[in-house]
Amino acid sequence: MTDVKKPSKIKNIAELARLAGVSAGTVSRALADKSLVNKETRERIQALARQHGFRPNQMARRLRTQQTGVIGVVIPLGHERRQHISDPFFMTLFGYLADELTESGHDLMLSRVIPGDDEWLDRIVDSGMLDGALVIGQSDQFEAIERVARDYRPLVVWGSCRAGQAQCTVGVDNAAGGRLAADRLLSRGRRKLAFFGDTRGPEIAERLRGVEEAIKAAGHAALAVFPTHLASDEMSAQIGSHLDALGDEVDGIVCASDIIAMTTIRLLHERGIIVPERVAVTGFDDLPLATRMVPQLTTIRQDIAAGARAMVAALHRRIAGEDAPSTVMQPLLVERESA
Amino acid sequence: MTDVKKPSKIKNIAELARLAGVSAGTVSRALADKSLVNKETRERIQALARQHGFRPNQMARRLRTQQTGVIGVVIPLGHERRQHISDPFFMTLFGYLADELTESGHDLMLSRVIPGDDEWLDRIVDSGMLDGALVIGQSDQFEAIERVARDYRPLVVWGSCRAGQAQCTVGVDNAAGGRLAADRLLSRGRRKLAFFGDTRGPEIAERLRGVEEAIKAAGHAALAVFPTHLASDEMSAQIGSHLDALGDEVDGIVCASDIIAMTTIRLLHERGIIVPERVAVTGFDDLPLATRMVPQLTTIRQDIAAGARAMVAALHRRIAGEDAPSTVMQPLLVERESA
DNA sequence: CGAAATCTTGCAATCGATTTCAAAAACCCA
DNA sequence: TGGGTTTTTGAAATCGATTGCAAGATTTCG
Repeated sequence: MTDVKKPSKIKNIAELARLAGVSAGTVSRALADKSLVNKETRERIQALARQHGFRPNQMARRLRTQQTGVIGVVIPLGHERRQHISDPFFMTLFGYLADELTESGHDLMLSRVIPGDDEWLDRIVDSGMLDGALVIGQSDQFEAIERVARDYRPLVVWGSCRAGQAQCTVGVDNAAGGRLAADRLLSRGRRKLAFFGDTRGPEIAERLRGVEEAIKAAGHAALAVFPTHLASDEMSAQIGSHLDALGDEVDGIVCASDIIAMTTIRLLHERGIIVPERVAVTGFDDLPLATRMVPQLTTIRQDIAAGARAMVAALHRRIAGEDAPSTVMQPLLVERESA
Repeated sequence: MTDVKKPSKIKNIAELARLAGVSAGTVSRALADKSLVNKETRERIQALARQHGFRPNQMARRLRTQQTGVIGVVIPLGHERRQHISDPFFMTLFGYLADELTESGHDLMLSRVIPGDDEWLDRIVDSGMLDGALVIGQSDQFEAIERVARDYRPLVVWGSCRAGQAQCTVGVDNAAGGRLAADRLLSRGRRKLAFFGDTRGPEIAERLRGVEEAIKAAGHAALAVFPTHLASDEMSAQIGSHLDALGDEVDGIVCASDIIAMTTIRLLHERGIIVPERVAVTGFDDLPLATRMVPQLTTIRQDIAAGARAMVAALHRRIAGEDAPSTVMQPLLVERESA
């Protein structure tokens, strides 16, 4: 470990310029590796910069060039205030987004907002800090997002797609997913169904709608709907009382997420109810953990990695000023052991 | 939805100033709600700004004030290049960090870096974009971090604490955790132990050291050590072949993480081996999913939320110029069903 | 009423890098 | 050798907000 760092800190381009005996402009060009400046001086300046560990101030650069290289990732927690940001679905999607964005040389800023007024998104996109923004989940803020989307182009949203909307969304066909799950249960002879999930956001509401459609098509089957928090501590207690309320009046449960399904299965197990023999359970998302459980989870797959790619691709096109349509992905029934 | 947004966009303070018939300075002060400016003009300007949806450019503000309000969160992937950022432990810690930082009004920038040279951290902290940085996990980059820590104060690291280090770390006593896990297995009469985990980073290496100490203290017991990738697709295959190689020569497995444990348990189940009767398994981390599994996981708890709080608290003190010592938390054995 | 104290406000410098424009230097070829 | 290119470089304007300083306006009070 030789101490190359001995030379005193250079704090800006001007100082380095003085040291090199050239002007600030030249240093700037040299560090940007512009062919405009003589090869030798360029290399001399670069070497000097390296030697002093100098790196140009990004704030100044970004102010001047009017672009930040930063993408904002926003998670609105409209209903469900207690939902923790470490929710596995968000985090998985977020992880893939981070990978994609890092790939394209962008930094990424996370904001977790509890919408207090209807300006929360304005504040973020107008901060002047971002080249674009990704919103994960619409929560109950569809209108607020819609209003911003009308005149802020580089914005892509994970969530449901409604006809005529201004926002560019990427998401799965949630109603189709709900149908898939219900059909699976119905086709296995289940007739006493339940749905566990919080229907205040449009996504889960549509999953429920799909379930209802499937049941109507099948002709005769019961459906009980139970709201279920995502906050993990409450979820257990809540699902427990759902199960107790249901008693024997259930033989198939459509869960609105894998996490809910996982908790449900464990609580059924505690009550000595065998899955899937007595009660069949389906999840939604197909998170990595779905394959690691016992029994492995039969679930509706959303291709999160593909979704992340689609979001980032759409965002890039919108940053470039092009147009990008919404993407609706088809969900897929993954048949495993739990239903 | 009345269209208040009709007025044309104001792009900077000067324009708003002209509109209000005052100087730019006054507008700046008014928007910052400084008592220096007359209450009436202040309110008039604020109203005007709101009406036009104007918000001052953050880049300029930050350049001028020399502070960014942004904390960098860095995940170095030194060994284990394929490890995905969506690793649950990182994501859980990250989630808590995000919560804490949001609380204190900071934004947060994620960088996932694959250290190519030994300058990766310099680049991040010298970017001029950050008020401070949090590094999650030391990977095999202890020295690189150490060098930067010597003259960059606002830096806090999640990881192991060595005597005499310059870096401020927060982490759990990994050796103690390893001992706890091994003692649990030994006290239940297990003598044919195995350790699943990648020991190239200091944290997991210390967990293994703890296991070895416990075994030595116990007198007689076998220990087989198997490196195990974190990338989830390979992990299954790898652990599968570990198990096949071990055959009957194992009755207790110390896993270096909950995820490894979860996968191990599921693969044992596939082979018809009952946990914990034939083989007992311990995890490490106590992620939320540990309680949702069947069987519930006996594991070594790291209090991730407390860790996040400690990291952020230390960082704030260091940003303020004070000193903050490293924190070593005590791990806790959580007795559940798997061992 | 006038001097002193207190409020408000504008001017201009500043943060640090980028980039346009023009001038200086170097080179080329008839 | 001299006019015409082509390279290189520097000076200065610019991005947009903040803030120290001082001047002008207003209030206070002996």
